[in-house]
Amino acid sequence: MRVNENETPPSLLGLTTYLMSRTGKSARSRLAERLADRGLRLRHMAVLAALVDLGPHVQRELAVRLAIDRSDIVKIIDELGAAGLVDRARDMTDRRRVTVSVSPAGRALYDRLQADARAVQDDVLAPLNARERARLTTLLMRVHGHLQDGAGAQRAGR
Amino acid sequence: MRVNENETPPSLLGLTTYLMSRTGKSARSRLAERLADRGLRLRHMAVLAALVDLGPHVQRELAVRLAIDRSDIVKIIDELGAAGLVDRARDMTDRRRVTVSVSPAGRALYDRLQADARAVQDDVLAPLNARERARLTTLLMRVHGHLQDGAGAQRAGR
DNA sequence: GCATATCGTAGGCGCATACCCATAGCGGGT
DNA sequence: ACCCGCTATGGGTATGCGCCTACGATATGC
Repeated sequence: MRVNENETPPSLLGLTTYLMSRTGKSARSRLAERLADRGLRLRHMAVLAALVDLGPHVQRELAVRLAIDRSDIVKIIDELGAAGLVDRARDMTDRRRVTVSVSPAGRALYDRLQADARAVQDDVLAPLNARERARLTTLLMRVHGHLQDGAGAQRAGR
Repeated sequence: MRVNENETPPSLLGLTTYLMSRTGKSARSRLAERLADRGLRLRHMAVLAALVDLGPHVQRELAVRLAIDRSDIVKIIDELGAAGLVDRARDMTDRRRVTVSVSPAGRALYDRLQADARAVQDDVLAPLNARERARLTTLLMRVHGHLQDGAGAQRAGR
């Protein structure tokens, strides 16, 4: 027998942030794979989520909300538009602005994306029961809320 | 007043995996910034961690343990070697192999890197008290352990 | 002794993410 | 009427990461 060649260095495992990073990355890449099957990336899903949850946005608003560069938003909307998932409409009161909204197709697809996300979640959180998942969620919500605001030292994370 | 333009779409916040991903990413990039100040990347730290915690490795072992391609390991060791943080030595019993070990300088630096990591952690986990942090760690450890093994559906995450 | 497998090395590719700058169109204030 | 600022857009760059191929040196199995 041999020492497990797979085990992670203990001093990393001792860092909660390392665990967050590692498990989070795993969850993200699993979902990303599923989205890729549909020709989408995570950012596309984020944009759809914002539009479905919070209604139509001007592109600049999307950029702020999702912490994505304006010029990158353009490309994402281009792609979503080409797939018929969102509609662009010039704002009549301020013709510089473009209002983006989900199309019915986009809304329907987002339902399926959420199902994908929940499937991944069930997979990742398999070892935890409902109570434990709830506790984990609560703790992470607090951390997330904290990071959302001023958030300590640097800007980081974006 | 206006609706907070910053708030994250609720249907994403409802996903625990999203929270893990988001907070983990934030933690990771914060640490990455600090490492960048020292001219290092996360992978360098991971390699140092493995060497400090678990002793000298043959390069292939590092690749397996850290789930990094062996051709990428080469470059990382090159860089760590150039900085005098690790030593390469040809294995006498199998001259194909190269054994890598931390130098005293590398060991000393790793201490400082760990301090960096803990500083980031304190920053990120600021809203949680010691008990809560412990609970979070425990839950994430279970998830991490689960992902480490067979881990559900796909390979993903790496 | 020869074929096959393993190890380190070198080089390159593709992708997602993150930025940055310049331009053209439009609104608002003066 | 004019200037300034904001909007979307288009283009470009850099980085980190993951992955893949080819090759020479060496070990190992037959």
